[in-house]
Amino acid sequence: MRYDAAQRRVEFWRLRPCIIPTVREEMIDLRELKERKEEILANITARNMKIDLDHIIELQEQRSLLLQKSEALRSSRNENAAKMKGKLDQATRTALIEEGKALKEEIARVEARLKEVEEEYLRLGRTIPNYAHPDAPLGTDESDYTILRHVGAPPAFSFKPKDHVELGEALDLIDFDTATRVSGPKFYYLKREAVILQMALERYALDITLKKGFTPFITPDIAREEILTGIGFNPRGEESNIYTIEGMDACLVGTAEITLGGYYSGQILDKSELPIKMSGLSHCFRREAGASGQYSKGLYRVHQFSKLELFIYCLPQDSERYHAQLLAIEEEIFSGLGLAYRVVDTCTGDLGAPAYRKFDIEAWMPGRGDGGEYGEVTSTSNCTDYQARALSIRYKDDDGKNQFVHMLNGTAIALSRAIVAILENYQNEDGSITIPPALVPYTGFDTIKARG
RNA sequence: GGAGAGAUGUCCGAGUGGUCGAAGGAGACGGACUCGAAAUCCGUUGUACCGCUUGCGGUACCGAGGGUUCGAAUCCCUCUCUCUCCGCCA
Repeated sequence: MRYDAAQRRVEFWRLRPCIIPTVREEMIDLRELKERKEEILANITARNMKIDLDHIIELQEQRSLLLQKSEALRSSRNENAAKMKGKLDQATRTALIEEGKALKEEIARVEARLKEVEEEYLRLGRTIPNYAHPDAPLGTDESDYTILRHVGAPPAFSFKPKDHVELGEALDLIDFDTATRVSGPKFYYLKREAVILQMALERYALDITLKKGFTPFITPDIAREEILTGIGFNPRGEESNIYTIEGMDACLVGTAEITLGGYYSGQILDKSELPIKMSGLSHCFRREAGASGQYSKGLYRVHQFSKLELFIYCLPQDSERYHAQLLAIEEEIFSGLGLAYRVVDTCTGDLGAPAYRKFDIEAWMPGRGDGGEYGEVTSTSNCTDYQARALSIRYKDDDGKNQFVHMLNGTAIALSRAIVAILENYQNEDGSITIPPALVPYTGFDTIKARG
């Protein structure tokens, strides 16, 4: 029998609703739907989303009634079956069998309806986004963010700085044209010193995370769809940024957040293990359909890059503290490279559905726009219990009750964008590139010399 | 890829279609004995959901899904995973 991905996906939802799945779809706690209704509605508005909450509540009530009915019927069925354990005269036996048959049909009828209602209820329920942090700036688009601080000053050039595409070509460090011929647009070859530079950056950032007590990982570049959806990615559909693999029910990961966040899916962690801090290196694959224009030229927006990702599992009361720690590590990595950057508190409309709060670091890129602009290089999100609920990742609290952990992620370094920033900020008038001092121990050279 | 074996609670492990949420053991926890410990003895020990709510009742879960049956851990089908052997391979 052919059992392809699409079919499995359908079956996941068609067949699972009546049982407790190991991996659920992401969502807020739907039991709070009614008591926190106003808050949820306000949050949906703040995030510029449109969701018919009343319809979901109506479905929830229908589901509850059908569930109770189904359980009552099953109870009768069990009772009826139990009566037939001993020896019975033929007439009684026949009567009981008849009753059992009738119950069986009734159960099938009620549960078919339940399945229908439940499927719709969960499908809509999981579109509800996570709650937002009260301090996250309200707003519906990117420009509504709050800039928390600027660190460092953009370099002053005595000449007109080039962008990284020009620099990369002139120094024979990056080859876009051949990559387009071999792989397609938005792919690239790194060559020569750029290869060493990437590996140096990788190790530089990794070493900082090691010092902070993060356990290093190299993760798989492929993950199952249920993990993707649990983390909050949409593997399919027009707007999806994810490559799916034909016939496999799996996708190329867009970030190690997926594989690190999936690491403990379905597990109950020991409270004493928390916090768990991981730093994972993976390739990142993104379809970037329709993304073009000057802001996505060169290495800035590509189909494949490498990234060191930070991930933390912790107790709910600690997540804000660790979110601040993730941001501090990202800042340490970028300020250590001597790059000017600013820190942005992302507005509600620009938070991903799983994120409770998100901070971005934008580094100064002299080749961006007209005369330089800040461009996003990292992002860190506190997803509270949203992903944990979807992936069923819990810990036992002091009363022995299972509680959902909080999950946070952050970019330690996205290597392609870091290379953009370094090439553009550290270029010299003669076309050479100075290596930031912090990287020299890792590269073994302090300059990429101009080629002539 | 080929051949075979298996999947049961925290772990090991039994289980003839009804008396099985599941024997037995280990572990863990509580208690007794002890100055203390070991040994011994007694008791407790899964998860999720639903309903009345300090407790109790119900439903579901024996790898997953489907089927047969009045009734399935047990019978049938499909799938997944694990182990052993062979082949291939960085």
